[in-house]
Order: sequence, then C-alpha cells, then structure tokens
Amino acid sequence: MASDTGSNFIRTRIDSELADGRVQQVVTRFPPEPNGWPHIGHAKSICLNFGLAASYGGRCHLRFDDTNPEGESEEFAQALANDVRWLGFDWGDHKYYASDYYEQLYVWAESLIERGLAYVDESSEEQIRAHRGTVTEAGTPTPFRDRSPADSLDRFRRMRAGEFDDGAMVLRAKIDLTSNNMKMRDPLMYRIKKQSHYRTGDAWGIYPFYDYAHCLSDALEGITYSLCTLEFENNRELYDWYVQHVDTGADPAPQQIEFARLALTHTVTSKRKLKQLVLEGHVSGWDDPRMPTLAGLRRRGVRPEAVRELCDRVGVARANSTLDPALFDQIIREDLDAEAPRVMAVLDPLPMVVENWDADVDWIDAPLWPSEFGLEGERPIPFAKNLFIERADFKVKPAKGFKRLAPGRSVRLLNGYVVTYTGHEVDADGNVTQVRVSHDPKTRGGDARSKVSGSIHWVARDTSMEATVRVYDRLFAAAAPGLEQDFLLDLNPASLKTLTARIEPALSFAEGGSHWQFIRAGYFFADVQDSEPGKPVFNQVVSLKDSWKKQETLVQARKAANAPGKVGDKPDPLHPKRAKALRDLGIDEDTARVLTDDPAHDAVFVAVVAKHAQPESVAKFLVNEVIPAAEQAVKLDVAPGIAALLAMVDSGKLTTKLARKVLAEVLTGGDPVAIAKRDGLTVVSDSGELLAIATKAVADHPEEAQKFRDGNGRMMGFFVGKVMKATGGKADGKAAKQAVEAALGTWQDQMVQILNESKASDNK
RNA sequence: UGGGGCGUCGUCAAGUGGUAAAGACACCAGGUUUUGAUCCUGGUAUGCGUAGGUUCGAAUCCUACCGCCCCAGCCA
Repeated sequence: MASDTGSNFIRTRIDSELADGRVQQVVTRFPPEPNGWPHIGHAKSICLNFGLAASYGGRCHLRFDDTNPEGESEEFAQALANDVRWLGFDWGDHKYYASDYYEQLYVWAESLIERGLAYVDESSEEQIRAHRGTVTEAGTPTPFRDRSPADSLDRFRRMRAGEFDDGAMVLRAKIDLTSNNMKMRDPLMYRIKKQSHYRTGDAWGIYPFYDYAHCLSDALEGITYSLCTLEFENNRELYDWYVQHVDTGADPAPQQIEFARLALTHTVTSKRKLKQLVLEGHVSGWDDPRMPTLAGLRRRGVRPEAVRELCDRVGVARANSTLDPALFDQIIREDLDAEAPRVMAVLDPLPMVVENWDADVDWIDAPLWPSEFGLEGERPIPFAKNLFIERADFKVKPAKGFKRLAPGRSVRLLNGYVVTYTGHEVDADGNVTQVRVSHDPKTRGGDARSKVSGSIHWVARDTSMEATVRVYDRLFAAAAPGLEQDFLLDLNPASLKTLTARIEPALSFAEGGSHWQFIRAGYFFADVQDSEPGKPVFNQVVSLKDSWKKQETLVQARKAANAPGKVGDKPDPLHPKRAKALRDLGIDEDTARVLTDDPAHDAVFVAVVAKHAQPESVAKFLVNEVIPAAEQAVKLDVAPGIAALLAMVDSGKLTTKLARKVLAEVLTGGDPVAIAKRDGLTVVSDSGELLAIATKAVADHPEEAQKFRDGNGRMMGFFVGKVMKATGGKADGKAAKQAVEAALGTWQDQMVQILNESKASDNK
C-alpha cells in the first residue's frame, strides 16, 4: 500500500544519495497550514511523503506550518490530522508545529542581524514593493538597508516587545536587490501582526514568513527531503540561503525538491474557490460529496484505498499535468468491486404488471455476489404481480442494438422470471405509464436457461421501500473551470440529482457507512450522517461503466496546441567577422556561433588547430564533446591535450566514445596518450576478431537476426550494440557495423530477396 | 523583453547513447456472463514540440527555434 515502487525522479535521486552516503536515512514531512480542508491534491503530497519514508524505512513528520495566525485553528489541525490518518498513514511521535519553533527562529533572526545579514526596514508596504523592481528591472535599496546591525537589533527587539503597530516595519534578509530571482531581493522574514495565535496566544506580536520558517523547521527536525510543489521552485535558492547562513547544525542539510501538483479536469482545488463554493452555498459544505476535499470523497463513499491507488498510479514528475477523472472513477470501481454486495434498486420507477401472475408473493433467494466471485451470501427478494422497472429499460421504439424490453420482446428480470411484453399504456403526453407482461413460470430464479439477450433489474411494488438516493455528476461542466469565464458559470447544474428510488427490502437494513452495488446502476454508499435505522439515504459513489449509453465524450482540457515548428531567423554570430573566417574554414554557422560565443573557446580552438590542422574536425569535437563536458570555460593550456586526443580519434586509434572517457582528465591537464595507455583503451578494429564476435551475437539471437532479415534495419543497432558490449565499448563503430553486416549476410540476402520479388512480378 | 522550469499516444507516465518507445486510464475489436458490469484476449506512437548537428547508432549529447507554467503578497 502506498509504498510506491514505481520509478520516479525523486526515488532516483534518493537512491543515489543513499548509495554515496550523503544521506543515511530518509526523513520527509507533510507540512499543511491549518487553515483549510485538505483535498485530493494534498493526498498526493501525503502519499508521496509518507509513502517514500515508509518505503525507505525512514520517517515522515506531520508538521503544521502555522506561521500566520490569520485563519488558522486547532480545528483545522485536527481535521488535517484526521484525514492523514484516514488515508492510512501514521506519523508516530512526530507531530510538530512551526509555532513551537518561534523562539528558536527568533534567536536565529537576531544572529542574522548581528552578522549584517538582515535589517529592519521601516518602509511602507508600497515603498517596499516599489523598491523591489520588476522582473526586468533590478530593485533598489530602501533608505533603511544600510542601518547598523545594532540599530536593527534594537528595532527588532522592540518589534517583539510590541512597541510598534502592524505594518510599521519588517525584518528583511539582506541578500541581493538586483537578483534575477525576485525571491532573493531582500525577502521579508518577520512582520508585525498583533493578532493572537491559536497556539501561542498573545505571546507574539511578530510572526515569521514561510520562506524563513519552513526551511529552518526542516533543518530543526532533521528533514532530509523537503518535497513541495513546482510553484516553489523559485523559492529553493532562498531555502538554501537560509539553511546555509543559519547555524542549524543540520547534517545533511535538508534539500527542497519540487514536483508537479495533482490536478483534475472538471475540478477546482484552489483554497479560495473551494471556500467560495461553500460560503455561497453552491455545495452543502466542505464535505459535500461533489467536493474534491478528502472529507467530500469520504462522505461520498470513496475509500482511502482508492485515493492511495490513484496517487500511486499517477506517479511523480515535474511536468504540469491535468488528470482525466475517468482514471479516478475506474480506480474507485476496481476498489469497490469486491467490497460491495449486489442488490437491486430502481432509481426511476416505471410500473410493470405481470398479467398472468396469480400467486401471492414469491420469495426468491438471490445471491449477493456474481457467481464467479466465489463469495457466499444471499438475500430473499420478493416477486409479485406488480413490479417496478427502470424507465430507461423499456422503449416503445427501441434503437438498433437495444437489448431490453420493447413491444414483442422478452427480457430476463434478474433473479426472477423471464417476461414477455403484452402491452403498455401512455398518458395524454405520450409518456409510458405502465408496461404489461406475462411471465414464464419455468424460468424462476436461476433454474432455467433462457435465450433472452437482456437482463434488467426490478423491485416489487408493495414490498419495496422508498429511499432517497443522490446521484452525482461532475461539479463542473467545463474541463477547465474558470478558463474562459468566471468559474462559477462553469458549474454543472445537473451535478446533483436527488431521487426517490425504490429499494428491495434487504436494503432497508443498510447501515450508514456501508457500500452496495445497485445492479446495473452503480456503487452506492449509505450516507453516514443522513441515514437512520431502517431508513437509509444513499450517495452514488460512482456509476458503473456503461458501454450502451455512450458517455458523452468529455471535453478534454484544452491544451494549447504547440505551434508547428516555424523556424525563426537565426541570430547573428556574436563576432561576425570571426564567424565568417570560420565559415571559410568549412565550419557551419551553428558550430561557428557556439565556438565564438566565448572568446576563451575560440582561443582554445585556434590553439588546438595549431597542433592538429583539421579545423572542421576540431570545431565539431570542441562544440559537441569538449565544451559540454567542461564544467566551466575550457582552459587554453589544455589545448595540446585536446589536440592529441583528437588526433588519436581522427587516426582511428580511439573512438569518440573512448575519447569521452579520457576527456575529463584531459580537461584537468592529463596526457591523453598516457591515460589511454594506462586504461588500456585501444580500439578493436581487427575485422577477423569483430566478425567472430558478431557471428556469435547473431547465433545467440536467431529471432533478432530473422527480424533483421525480414527487413527491420534497426536491428542493426541491436547487434552493433552487442558487439560494443562484448568489446567493452572498444570496437570501432564502422568496423563493428561491417562485421555485423557480414555476419548477417545482409546485402546478399537483400539482393536475393529483391531478385525474387522482381522475378515474381515478371511472372504475373 | 529578466530569471527559473517543463514539452514522450486522447490523458497520466517509464525511459539517463545500443533487445523494433514500458505500464495505466481512455478508445476499438472479439470471447465469457442471469449486471450492456466484472473477467479474459487482441489492437492502438516507424516516433518522443520543430529544425539542424555530433555518433556506427540519438527520445537520451550539442545548437537554434516554437509552445506552456512559475516569480514583482507584510499568503503558504
């Protein structure tokens, strides 16, 4: 369970850091702010954090990120904790509150001030905004930026003491007003907020900001991986800055990793919008079954198993994506299939009279599960003269392919009898008011085989009960609510249908919290709050798949189509004259541009060519191999080494691949000839030896060889790959290819084939 | 127009230079079925945003271009 073993970029990273000892134990955390109800998006984070910790034998903390007293409450914290537990996760003793760290955070802030790394800014909110600049313009210092540490310290202490009003001043980190990253332009650390906090009461009049508090809380708790969503990407630099400049003693330092949040079409998950739906009464509350909140899902009857499975199947990646809710629907069905006993309920009743039924009530034992489940259990269902069937199961003029009841047809009443149409009545408007049938006594229950193609569900009129059944559809009609208009206008007016259904007697004992499959209708859940003993109220959890009623094709979230690759004008090379000179040497424009982009590289180029007079080859080697392999600009003094290396490649002594192995050392001044010799890097180009290897590879893989002969030229790569592997990557590529071709007898075969084909067509 | 990210099937997603591009949902076609459900079988990307380049070999490396998301709260 939720011990996702699928591969993802976070696991890959953890694996490697565990392997090289940088991290000993995986410690994660789920850090909600207790100011709202968690939704399906939080579930992903919960499953990820707790799941990862569990699967690596580490631990996961539940930490309330309560750094802003506004809107936070113990009730929310309780609800959050509840939902985490409901999902099936356990934080053990590790429940924490950022508010418990206020004192430590404060002490660290003083230390930052003392070291000149933070200052109290008395500018107004507007002034600070103005001085921050824009994404294209650098910020400028406010008049308070250079005040002395002692001055700031004094102010900061008085801020804490409550001497100033809200908004009078803030504490800011002194980082870099000109940074391209807006988050680094002297971010705010503390604000004055004379508001009491649900946990610390009136002890504090200043509160830390997320960026300052979160990373240090992580450090304090020994968190190793601080996972958050993509929009915090820009905050990572700041996260690292605080961790680096505050002496927390955390080892290893916690690191922030961002992943894509879970989004669904036809759904909103923003706290603001969810709140608006509740406050304006568009839904009945935070736990309305149409809400994407965990409380809503629970109320609807979705089990935690299904939520966890969803998170597992969706995976973790860094690409923003929007899920089709059909996936969740299907997972819910799979989860409930073996959980929900089968019973009958008629949601939209149409009276049916069995004309040749004279007996009283016939109680039939009907199984609670399909026979192939192998599960025990049955319940008695009453058959009688007067029944109800689903209105949609009778059509006066059936469409092609309709398998249910219609004039002249017979149909199986599930677990009852086969009945045959004898007549029907309509009202003044032409609506069918009653169907008449006759039954075949020989077809009772499961006793007799029958050829009828359709089976429909039913209940007896006098012994069935009325019950409230709520059928749900997506809350929003639009795939992307709010994309083209106010999101409230995208609300689906038919998202809730409250029906008075007829349920079979056994169902009247359904307890709140029980799951049922209403045969042919869907999975239903006896509402925990509204059901009363003997009077259940049902929520539809999810419908059954219905391949007859073709579901309206969901309008997929409009993903802006990528413009089909227009090729824009290429920019001019940085140094037009030089670039032209290079072109004259036979070097193409792209290559020339990269080469001249950094004068240092151009100089290296000149130096290498001086030793190895193959300008085109040198340019390509530098651009495609050397520059990408170098961390910084390539140094001029390694040019001789590069020249020697390339000379080996060009003379066939080394393949490009082997050259790559040597490159790193050459870049730090190594001698390629010596290194190659030391590591035994010699190209295998002996055709006899390669042919032997290739022949063996072909013999070992007859199927692949056949595929190749059948015309799949790409199997060449497979065999060359085998040869490469066998030689430890030392085979000369071209020679290896020739050896494989010879081993496969390719061109002869192909010639034969072509000849045969031409003969065959001649004969026609 | 600055910076940070991201583009692999209708939707998610694996893939880290060599076994004809996993898997799931959706879709299509069959089979089983007293639920048009479940279950089973098969099909579905000659290609990884586009165009060039490097390489024996590229979704993976290089270059340019295109598109989408995020950042200018005293929110988190």
